[in-house]
Amino acid sequence: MHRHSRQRKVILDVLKRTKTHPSADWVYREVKKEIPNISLGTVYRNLKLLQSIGEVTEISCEGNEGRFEGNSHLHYHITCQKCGQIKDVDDIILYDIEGKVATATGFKITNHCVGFAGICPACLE
Amino acid sequence: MHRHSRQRKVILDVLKRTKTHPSADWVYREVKKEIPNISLGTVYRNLKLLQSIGEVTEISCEGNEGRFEGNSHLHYHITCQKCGQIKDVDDIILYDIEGKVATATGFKITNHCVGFAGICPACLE
DNA sequence: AATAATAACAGGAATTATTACTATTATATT
DNA sequence: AATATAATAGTAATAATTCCTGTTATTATT
Repeated sequence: MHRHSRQRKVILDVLKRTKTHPSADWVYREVKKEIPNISLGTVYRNLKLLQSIGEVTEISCEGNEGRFEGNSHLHYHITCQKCGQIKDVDDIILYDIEGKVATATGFKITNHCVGFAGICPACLE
Repeated sequence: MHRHSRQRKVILDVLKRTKTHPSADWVYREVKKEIPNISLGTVYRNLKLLQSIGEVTEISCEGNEGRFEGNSHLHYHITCQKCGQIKDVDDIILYDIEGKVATATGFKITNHCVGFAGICPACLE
């Protein structure tokens, strides 16, 4: 059974209110502002726990390993290889790929990950 | 300018002839059979170089970080979370997603990565 | 074929991200 | 309030990858 802890609450708050897709270490540094002696292990443990209950999603695609987000409705990402920012891609483009792949392979699909990399409009100048 | 080396040749041969999607360490152990004193650093350096000239592709999606393949025509992967095998998914399902995403985001797309995870038919029993 | 320039190497050290361990603290239940 | 144990802080350990240094081997040039 899960107990509440201040640490877990602050970690989730930080993730919910940011618009970026931060790394574990960024979350750690951010939470530190409020709980100065929090341990990095606590951040990792809670990110994992929050993932397991669906509060947080881990993004792991093509050079964006270990990034997280608290905004966990289904959508996709694109990374700029020059400035490193991660943006969201409208998910209409890739409608029901899970279903299609399940039919094609016979797998029971539990997760999928779709990511793109390129140069963003600003960096293209 | 690139010089030829026995090490690089054997690394590429190993990748070309395997049907699996091996890790750097697996490639290392495999090449070791032929060149017993090869260094792991050499394997990493060459995997990177071979990627940069398009001979080898790195697969990095959803729990399959650091896997490589020598068979570099475009296709997608699905991983079984029980037995760990990686299979290929027919790419017809995901035709021209790069073009669609480019139009939607304004990015110049240089790479994309699509991966699925689930339980394979054999493990479903 | 010998020489020179340097790409590539082996081996080990360093780095980075993540997980595991242990003694202590805090939360929920009785 | 007392108890059981989930969660923590702090540190050590692990794993994957990259970096460093002195040596070796390949290619171009003589």
